[in-house]
Amino acid sequence: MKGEKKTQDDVVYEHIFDAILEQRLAPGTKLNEESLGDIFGVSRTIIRRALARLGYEQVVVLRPNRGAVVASPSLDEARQIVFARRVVEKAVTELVCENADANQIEQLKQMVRDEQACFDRGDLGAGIRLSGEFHLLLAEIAKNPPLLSFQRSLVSLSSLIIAQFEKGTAKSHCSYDEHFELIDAFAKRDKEKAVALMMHHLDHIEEKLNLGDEAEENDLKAIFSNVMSRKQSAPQA
Amino acid sequence: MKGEKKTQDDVVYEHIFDAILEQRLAPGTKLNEESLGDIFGVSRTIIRRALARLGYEQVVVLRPNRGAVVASPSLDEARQIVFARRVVEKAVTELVCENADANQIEQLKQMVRDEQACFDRGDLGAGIRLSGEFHLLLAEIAKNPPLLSFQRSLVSLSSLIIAQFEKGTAKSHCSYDEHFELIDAFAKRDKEKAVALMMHHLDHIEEKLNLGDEAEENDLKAIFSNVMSRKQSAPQA
DNA sequence: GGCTCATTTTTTGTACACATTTACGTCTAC
DNA sequence: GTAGACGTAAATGTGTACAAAAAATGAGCC
Repeated sequence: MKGEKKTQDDVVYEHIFDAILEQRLAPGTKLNEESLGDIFGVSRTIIRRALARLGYEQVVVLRPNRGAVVASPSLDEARQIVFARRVVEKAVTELVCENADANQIEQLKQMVRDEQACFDRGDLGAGIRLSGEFHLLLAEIAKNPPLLSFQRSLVSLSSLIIAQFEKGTAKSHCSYDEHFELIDAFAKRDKEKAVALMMHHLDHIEEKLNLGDEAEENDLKAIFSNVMSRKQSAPQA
Repeated sequence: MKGEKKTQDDVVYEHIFDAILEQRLAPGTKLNEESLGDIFGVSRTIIRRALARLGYEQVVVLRPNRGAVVASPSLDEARQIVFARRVVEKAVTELVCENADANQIEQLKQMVRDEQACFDRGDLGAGIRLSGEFHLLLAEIAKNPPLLSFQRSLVSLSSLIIAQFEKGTAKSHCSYDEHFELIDAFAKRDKEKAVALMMHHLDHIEEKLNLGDEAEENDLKAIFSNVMSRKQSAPQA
């Protein structure tokens, strides 16, 4: 549909972003400018721009003079992000109920079908991404560019959170059943139901936060604290 | 209070931003990288970063290969921005009612007194800026970083809109009386009243949109549309 | 043996130079 | 006289070199 030519920063941006979502880059990972430049075959200039953008969206943290690392939201920060999403998604949901035409409803359905296919075939990374894009498409249909831009940032962060907190959890993510239900409500222009479904949908994300614990391999000290206290145990077999 | 050292981009960013708010840079103005570099005594690298940031906040529009211009929101875009603010400000207002302590209430009052002083002495630019910072401080007190970041972008855009649409209007901007009333409601933790006041406050911005007309020297086509249809009328006197 | 401090190395920040694209004025053909 | 093509000038996009800062390393000291 859209045939705009992607600039180099966009390509790098998306690659890094996808890598973060698909957990190939764990939260806390240092993002070295020169290494990335070598990998993508571009100069640091391009990498720098991509990182700045990711930084603006808070998906990576930019520390002056100390480089960029993949963000690792704390439990508290994660809750705040979900809260912000509640605020935005409520407004978006109402707007979608008002605005969505048949064509867009079909577009939404197709996207969720794709999402379902990804999860079925076990491609978690692509699944999480499509799940996020569903919510972005909603914001697009809402036809409010500022909200869309904010939603983009929040969805990125949500995906990061899901990736970070959903390590062991078997239950699927933004479950596509709920997306289908939402689409039904949109088609019927049933605002109340749609909003209720959406809030419920976000409840599920929040529930996961309380289950999975956040301490990850970033915090080396925490992970090896037990080792430290038993230094003189059997070193190897 | 906060003694962090500002980087060069920050300084440039703020200068350009202020210039836009204070109408020293009119909407539609082309922002030439080299000229700006000369003015601020830095290389294009720094200018470029500042412009990228302004572009991300949508305060300037970045056209690939064609440079940056100061944004000039259409009437429709302005309405969408105000709508987004309603969404965010409602949530922020409720959070402020829940969270604000006596110290913060005093901080808010002081800020509005400063704002009042600016308008009284006729310094419109500083007044508009402080008025915006009041709303930013609210988002800070709400203690939700994602909402704060979105609010920052929206407040910037609102200021731009006010500057653009409030050309002739005598009535003052974000009137500080309303800010004082809001603070009262916060202090009493009266959510309903505070939200009502805030919505009313935003109504005032929206009203101005309908009064002042937007067509500026940017949209040449609109301006000369009448001329086109009467090509062979009397040319000059 | 552990700690501090100086040196080295790595990494980020900035300026600058070159490549590419775009805008504009001119020239030519019809 | 107008429309189109071409060439030139200017501005943006990108790579690279150098400067400054931080991190890592190792020597010296307690």
